[in-house]
Amino acid sequence: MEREAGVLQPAELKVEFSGCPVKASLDVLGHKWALLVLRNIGLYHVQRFNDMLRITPGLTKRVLAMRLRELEREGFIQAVERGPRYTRWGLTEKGEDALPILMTLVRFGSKWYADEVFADKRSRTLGDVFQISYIRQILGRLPA
Amino acid sequence: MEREAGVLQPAELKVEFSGCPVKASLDVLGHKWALLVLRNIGLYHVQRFNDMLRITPGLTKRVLAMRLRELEREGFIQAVERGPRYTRWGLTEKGEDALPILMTLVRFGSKWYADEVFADKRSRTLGDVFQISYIRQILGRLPA
DNA sequence: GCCGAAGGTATCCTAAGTAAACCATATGAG
DNA sequence: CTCATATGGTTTACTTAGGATACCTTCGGC
Repeated sequence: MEREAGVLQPAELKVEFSGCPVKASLDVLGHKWALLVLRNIGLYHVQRFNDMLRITPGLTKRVLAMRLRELEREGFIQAVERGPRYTRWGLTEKGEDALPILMTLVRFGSKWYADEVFADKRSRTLGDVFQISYIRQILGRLPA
Repeated sequence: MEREAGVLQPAELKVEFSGCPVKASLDVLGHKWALLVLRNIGLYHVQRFNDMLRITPGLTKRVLAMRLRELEREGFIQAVERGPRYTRWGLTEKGEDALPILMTLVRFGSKWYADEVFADKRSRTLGDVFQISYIRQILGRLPA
């Protein structure tokens, strides 16, 4: 009989979980469009409401407004500039720490969904996609 | 004015996207419970239907059945053993390639949601959580 | 003053996910 | 052999998250 998730302890695990860090992370980032909004800000440097709408096919104003408020409330993003004309969003430290998740998603998608990602439909490695210095900057020196 | 997502090209990007690899990856993995089912199989080595239900609070039979079929159809998992009593699920090569995503989620959750992940509520690094050899085995030598 | 763009809300509708009951097959205990 | 229990589901009904669309206010340019 299996044990509870919080008490699971495969051989590779050095600690005992009382909850699951994957589940915890997904409580916020698992909502639809959340990771793509983070991608817009952190990876594409698109900081404004209507610009995000424009570059994110399928995303609606209503949901974007919800995700921005949620990500702000949960400490992933903050207003870099809040004017009457527009607000520019940037990542907090917590948001920056979520970039490695996006990196692994880029890596996965570039390998397995090359047909919809690249015009020539050829798989690519992370090193093919980003400058090495940038990859190091984001992924840092794992496992830290 | 911003360009389309597929034509975006920040300084760090070496290639031009025609679609977004993050978006593509999330088409399957973005569905609720999908990453947690993958976690059950790939990280926790829990391979059977009712075992997954037991260790995954909130997940229902109906959704689990849907996610298993979807993950199988999309090539993330396969039946390791399909008997009359039960089926044991394992990762395909594609599923294994998704483990780095789970790793970064573990890393993120262990740092930012330590209060719900660890009994002592103290943040931990990936190196605190997994054996180094295991981290290397999964994350490999990035950026490849 | 008029127009368009930015950044939203309000209203309604659909699809995804949740809850709970039901069910067939297969042991396992007696 | 028979009964109880577990496994791995499906069915039906319900709730909620998200999609579509219309509307609205503020600002700046002309």
